[in-house]
Amino acid sequence: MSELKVYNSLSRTKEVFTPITPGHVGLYVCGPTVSGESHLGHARPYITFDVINRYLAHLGYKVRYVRNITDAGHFEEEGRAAEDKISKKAILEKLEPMELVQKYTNLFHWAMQQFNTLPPSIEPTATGHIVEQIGMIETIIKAGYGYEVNGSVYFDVKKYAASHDYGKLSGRVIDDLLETTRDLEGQEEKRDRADFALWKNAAPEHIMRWQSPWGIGFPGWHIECSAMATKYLGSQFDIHGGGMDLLFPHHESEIAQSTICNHQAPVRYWIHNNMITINGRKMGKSYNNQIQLTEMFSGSHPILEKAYHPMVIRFFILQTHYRSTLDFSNEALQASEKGLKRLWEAYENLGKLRAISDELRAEAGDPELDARVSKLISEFDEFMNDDFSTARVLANMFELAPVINSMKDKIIPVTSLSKETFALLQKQFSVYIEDILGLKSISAEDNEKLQGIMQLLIDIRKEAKGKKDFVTSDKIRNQLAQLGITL
RNA sequence: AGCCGUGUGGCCGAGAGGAUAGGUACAGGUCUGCAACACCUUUUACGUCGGUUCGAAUCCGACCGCGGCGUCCA
Repeated sequence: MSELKVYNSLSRTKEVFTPITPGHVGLYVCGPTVSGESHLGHARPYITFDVINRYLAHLGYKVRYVRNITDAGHFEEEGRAAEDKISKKAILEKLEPMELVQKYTNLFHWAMQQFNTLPPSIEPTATGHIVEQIGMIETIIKAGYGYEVNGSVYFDVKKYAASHDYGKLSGRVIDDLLETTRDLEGQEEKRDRADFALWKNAAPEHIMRWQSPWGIGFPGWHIECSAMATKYLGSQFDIHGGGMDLLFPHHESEIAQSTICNHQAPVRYWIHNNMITINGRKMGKSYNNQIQLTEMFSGSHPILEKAYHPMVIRFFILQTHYRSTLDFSNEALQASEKGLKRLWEAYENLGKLRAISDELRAEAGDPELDARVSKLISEFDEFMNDDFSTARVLANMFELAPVINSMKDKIIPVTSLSKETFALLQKQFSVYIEDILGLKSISAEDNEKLQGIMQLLIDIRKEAKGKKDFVTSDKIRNQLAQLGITL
């Protein structure tokens, strides 16, 4: 089998993946900020890294997958005193901050379950790791790379850049940063405009606050991830993932902080997923174009023509390479919906063929077809090893679908394939579609409950048709059609 | 301004110096009481202009368009 290659944002090339500790992988992914509901764009990284997590496990690695919950919020500097995003909204909604955080955390977990993502091994919260963050900041100050001003602590980027490559990940040039950082109030505290906050002094009205050596305040955004990643994965770990929009300044700053504290680059492979766009534009707060996940599932958004099943969204995301932008449209989602339905039916048909698989023999009845099928199957691994190319795996599955369906309809005999190829087809199709891609039937739950009733209706209709009683048969068909069930 | 990235058929998207990607839609056919499903067949491609090459959608250059970062961001 070919080796796993991953695209490393650090080198901007595909590299062979070699874990630090043989047989184990440390994976950290920036989790959600639970100050609000997740939107469609948020689904992408969690589904992408779910597949990466699943595939690494499939390869036999023991993965420690850490995905944090950012519940302390980041400070906003809107020309006013710095405020914590979460506490700001909490006041408006007259809720206890942690109540708000819990509500959106629960909602996030629910959505992740709908998407059939596997839970991370550890899901640390930022608020639960204030001690570790303060510890790291103290180390940075001691090393001479952090300084305190009026109860806030900043990271000295210029000093760091003198001996380290600040901008290595993002391709940023330090001199440009000094020129272009936005002119904001509160900036005068910093020695340099490129510096970023490690700890922020909290104004009295700030609800989320903690005692620190520098007074009452709250942690900066970047230090959260550094502290939690170091605690659970060590000074250096294998993979750090997240959205491309976090590359700078978030990930660049994480590297700087961790490098000072732990004396080595924190991450071997940086993996970044691209954005979901809508009308060619990134989905996000600033454009006011986001569609919440709950709206996607229920169809309750003016842009949406209908509701989209979580599995359709998962499939839609997996049909594109994770490093390409993915443009949302109703047409594209509906194409995915039909595609997934077709693929899943082929998969179910494959299961049904088990009954007649006794007929199979060692030699293939149609060696040419047999060869084509085994090639398509063997490419599953090859494509996944090539930087997790789920889109190509799915394309191969679609090429196998007509073969499977034709065997099921007895247009071609099952014995066209050798016993070995058929077994491989069943096994690999199942492993990939369910275990690695994490797909499920769109209506699995309904099916279980309704299968019996459905079968009864189908039988009655068949009887009616047999008696040429088309009034009854059409009535059954049409009524079911109204419920969205096609016979 | 800069730094990254990107431009593929009606739509979504793989791929990548010589091969039919794939999905979906449209059209025709087989099947069917009519449909649907399934299966078969099939049309519309690689932003523009140059260059390298026997050959470029794929490499190089210029230009144009779009996006991301730079500011909360997945």
